[in-house]
Amino acid sequence: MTVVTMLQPLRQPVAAPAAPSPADLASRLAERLGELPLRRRTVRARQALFHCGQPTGTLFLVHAGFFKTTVVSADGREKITGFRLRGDLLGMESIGLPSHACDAVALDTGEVWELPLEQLQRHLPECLPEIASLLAGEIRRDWRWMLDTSSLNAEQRVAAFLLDLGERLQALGFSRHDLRLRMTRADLGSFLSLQLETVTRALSRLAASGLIEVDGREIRLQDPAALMRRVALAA
Amino acid sequence: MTVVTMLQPLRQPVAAPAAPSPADLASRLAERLGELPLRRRTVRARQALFHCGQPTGTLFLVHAGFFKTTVVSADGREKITGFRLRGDLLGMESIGLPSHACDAVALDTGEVWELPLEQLQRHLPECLPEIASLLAGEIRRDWRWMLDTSSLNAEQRVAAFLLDLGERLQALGFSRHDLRLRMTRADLGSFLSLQLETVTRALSRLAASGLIEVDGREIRLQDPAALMRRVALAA
DNA sequence: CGATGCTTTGAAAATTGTCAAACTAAGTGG
DNA sequence: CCACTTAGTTTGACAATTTTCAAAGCATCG
Repeated sequence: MTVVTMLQPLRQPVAAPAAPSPADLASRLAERLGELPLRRRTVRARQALFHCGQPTGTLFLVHAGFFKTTVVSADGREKITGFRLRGDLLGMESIGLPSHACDAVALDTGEVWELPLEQLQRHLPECLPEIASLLAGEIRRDWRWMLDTSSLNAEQRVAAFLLDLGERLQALGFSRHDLRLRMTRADLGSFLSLQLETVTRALSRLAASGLIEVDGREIRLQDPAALMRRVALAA
Repeated sequence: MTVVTMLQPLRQPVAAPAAPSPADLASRLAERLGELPLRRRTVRARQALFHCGQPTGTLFLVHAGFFKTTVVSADGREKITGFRLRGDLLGMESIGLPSHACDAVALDTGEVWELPLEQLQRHLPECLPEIASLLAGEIRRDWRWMLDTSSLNAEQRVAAFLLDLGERLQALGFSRHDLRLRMTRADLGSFLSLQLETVTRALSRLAASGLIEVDGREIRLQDPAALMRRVALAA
């Protein structure tokens, strides 16, 4: 009987935990832990939450701020693999490794909640399928950007990025069309596989076309529909 | 007491299941299932194992053959996201979704073993951390290729691909230096974000430099050390 | 043996990268 | 509070790489 109860959560197919939210994970873990509080950590702008090579074992839920994750090759080539905002998890990619495979750096003052994997497994074992779902979601996101960076030109990539960021910000309750970028042009270029000058030029051309308005890192999407059309017409 | 026993496997940290092998997963599941056999499926060359949009719920262990996975955007852009050989899992990226997010196509006659997620969870719940590790590993691989495609030129990308394939084939007991490509130049280009003509030219130049020998899809790595050096010197 | 699909190569065009310089904003120390 | 340093952005001109278009050569398979 007890066994059945314990297994129950595992019974629900991995394939359908309906849009798992990392924030949910955190609140459920906090609930299970009871009085024991979730450890929080504040990170200042430009500071690393963790570095490549440091020991793993904890997932970080972004509670506030804006982070970038970067990978480096043995010969020193570097690339930003993604930007994480409130509600996103950091550290997932290193699951199964003794040490982190990427750097996570705050672009802004940020706060993260620590979710030790050991605690998640012990106190919230039914979350494992959710973690798998989140990991799979990251793979699909990566594949999407791989597709976009290989089939879209500079202008389209930048447009796609702005639309994507707008959607993510909207999901957090911010404006979908008035964006404040937290990263430099070089960061954007790194993520989109472009040089920073090319990013600048793409932004200038989009602005010249009246699709967006650029004021430094403040970007207004003037004509989101036209932006989307420009991305879709892959040519 | 029973509870502890059930939880036992989950206690071992997700962070250190020491090089989980998909094949292991399969054999352990087969063992647990007892007389109930693992379903196998044969796929002919050019045939899809599954298509984007088809229902998920099963992981496929590649037992023989050579597969490619591809993603497509709403507007029809397409890209190969990876090649899978014996020992690799197919279908992981769609965990958490009701339907597949990619196509898996055999480049060769292949055989896969079906691992229904539901059975894995019910009969082998301790495998969930392993699945998480495998998913995280896929993310790291993707990031690595994102880095390579954005920082290496055509020749270097092709060289990196050949070296990578050689290593994977060696791990399967084949020669590390005598490769038989199972994909077309167009497939290679899709994966490496290059046009097929560029792939051909890169191969020709590497051959002209004496680093490899090209005979259609038969490739011999003549000077692997020099190949590696060429990839490392990112410029 | 013809048809089809794949590969190779050339030449020209297009996009992006590189280098350089000027400009802006922001922050620091006098 | 200003002058000054530094980091980041923008733009131009040119170079380099890759793409595009075209054509020819090679295989494979009914």
